Amino acid sequence: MANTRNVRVRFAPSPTGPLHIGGVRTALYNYLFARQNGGTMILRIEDTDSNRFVPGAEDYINEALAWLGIGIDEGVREGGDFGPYKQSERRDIYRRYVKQLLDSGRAYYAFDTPEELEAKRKEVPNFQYDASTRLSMRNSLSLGLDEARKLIDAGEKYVVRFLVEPNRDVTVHDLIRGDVVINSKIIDDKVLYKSADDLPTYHLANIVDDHLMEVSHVIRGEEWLPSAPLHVLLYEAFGWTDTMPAFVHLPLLLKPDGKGKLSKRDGDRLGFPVFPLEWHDPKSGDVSSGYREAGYLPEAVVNFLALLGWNPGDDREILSIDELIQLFSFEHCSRAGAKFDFEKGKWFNHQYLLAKPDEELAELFKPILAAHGVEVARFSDEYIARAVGLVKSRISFVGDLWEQAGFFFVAPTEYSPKDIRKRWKEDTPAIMTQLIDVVNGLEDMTSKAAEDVVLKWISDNGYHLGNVMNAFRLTVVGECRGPHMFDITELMGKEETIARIKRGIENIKCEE
RNA sequence: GGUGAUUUAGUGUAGCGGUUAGCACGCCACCCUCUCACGGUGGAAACCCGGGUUCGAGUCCCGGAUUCACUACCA
Repeated sequence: MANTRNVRVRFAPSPTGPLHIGGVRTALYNYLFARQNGGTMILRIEDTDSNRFVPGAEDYINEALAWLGIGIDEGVREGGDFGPYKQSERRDIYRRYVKQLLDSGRAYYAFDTPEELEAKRKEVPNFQYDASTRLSMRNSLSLGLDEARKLIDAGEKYVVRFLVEPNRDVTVHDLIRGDVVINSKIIDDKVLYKSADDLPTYHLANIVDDHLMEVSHVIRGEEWLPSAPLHVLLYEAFGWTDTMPAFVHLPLLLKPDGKGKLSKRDGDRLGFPVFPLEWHDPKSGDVSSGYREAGYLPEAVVNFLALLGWNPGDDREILSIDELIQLFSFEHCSRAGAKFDFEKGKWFNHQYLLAKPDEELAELFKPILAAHGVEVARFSDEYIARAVGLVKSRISFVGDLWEQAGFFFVAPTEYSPKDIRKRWKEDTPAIMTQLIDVVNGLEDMTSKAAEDVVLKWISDNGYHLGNVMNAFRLTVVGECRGPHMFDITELMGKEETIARIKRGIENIKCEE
C-alpha cells in the first residue's frame, strides 16, 4: 500500500539549536526523494520538549533550508491541509490518541517520579521499565485503574506508558538495510505522554503525525533505527499497519578524526563549519561558524552533502540539484557512517566557484572589497569581473578573492621579503627604470602585444627573463604570485602599471 | 553490560562469483610556465580476521573482531 501512495515525506527537526549539517543532509535526501517522485516535502517542528526549546532555532531552520534551496511544500510557514505543523500546537490531537491507547489497554498510567526512577536505576543494574518490572512500579497496572484515577483526580502528576508485550520478534523493513528484526523484550514501556506539560514524547507524536499527515516514507538518521521497532509496535497498536510508512535509516555523518558522530563542537575544534549558517547562541553568546559565512556556495554544499552517503552509481561527482533529483535512489545509499572530509568539501566549492560566471562572483566580491576599505564605486563592474576572472582558478572560497585579487584595487605597500631576496638584485632598479620607458612606449596594452614587446626588450638586452619578470611582478603585485603578468597590466592600464613600478623602485631595498 | 547496525587505499566511494580491484579528494613527481594557481601525465596507497561453499570469493554462508548508534518523563 505504502508504495502506491503519493509520496509524502517530512523533515522533522527539533528547535533545540542550530540545524546541524547532518540534519541538513537528512532534509536534502527527503527533498530529493520528494521531488523525484512528484511528492510533497513537509517540514514539521518537533517541539515536544519544552525544556530544550531554544529561541531563534526555528527561524534558523527555515533560513538554512531556504539558503540551500531545499524547498518546503507544507509547513508552519507554508501552510497545508494537514496542519498544524508544530507539535506544540497539536495537543488536542495527541490527547485523543493517547486516550485511544489507554482505552484499548495498550497503554497505562504511571506515577513513578523521575527521582524514583533514577533511584531504581541506581539500585538495579540495567533496570528497564517493562513486562518484567512494571508490576513492581507505581502504575495503573499494579495499583488498579480505580486507584490510578483517584491519584489523577488528586492532582498527582503522571505519564502514560506504552504496554509492550515481551518476546515478540518485530520486523522493521528498511529500504537500505533490508529487514531488521529485534525482540520486543528489549523495548521498554516507553513514556508516550507527560501530564506535567500536557505534551507527548517524540515517539507518540511522531507516529500520530506521520499517520495523520499521510507520510509515505520516513527518511531519517540511523540513530532512530533502534527505536523503529517501537514505532512499528505503535502503528500496530493503533491499527495503522496498512498505511505504515516505509522506513529509511540513513548512515550517520562522523567526525573527520577520531571517533563518533559529528558534533557541534567539532567545527571550531577542527576549523571548519558544521552548521549551514552562522549561529549566535542566545544563552552563551557563543558564535559558531556557518558555511554561508565561510564563503561556500549553496550548490556546492548541497552537492558535497549529497555524495556523503550516496552515489549516482557511476563516477560522476559534480551534479546539479536537478541531476541529484533525477539520480537519487536508496539502492545507492551506503550503510556505514561517512567521515566528514572537509578537504573534499573545499574542492567542491572550488569547482562551483570555477563554474560561476565572473559577473556573479564580482557581485559577491564587492562587499568584501568594501570591507577592506576599497571604494568600490571607483571601479567598473567590468574591471571587478575581469579581476575575479583572472584569479578564480586559485580560490576555494569567495573570501579568498581578497587575498588573490586585492592588488587589483590597492597598490602594494609592502613587498615580500623572501621574493625581494630572490629577485631584487643590485642592478634591478636600473632595469626597472628602463622598463618604465618600455611600458610607456607601448602602443597596445593588450596582454599578448605588451608581452611581445617586453619580452623582446628583455632578450635584446640579454637580461635574465625570470629575474626581470619577477621583479616587475614584485612592484605590481607585491609578491611573486598571481595571474599572467601581462593579463594584469592589460587590466590595470599603463598609468597604474608605471606608477607601481616607480613606487617599487623607491621602496624596495635589496638586502644582501 | 544489552540490542541493533556496520566493515574496499588516509578520506568519500564503484564493484553486485572470474577485473592488472575503477573513480574522486588529499599526498608525491614530472610537464606547462615570469610567479602562484589551473590544466595535463604518471606514482605511492585498499578488499577487517578465520573458517567454509565453489574449478574460482572483495562479492555467497558461518564465526569472531572492529566501529557506530541506541539503551531518558531528549529528539
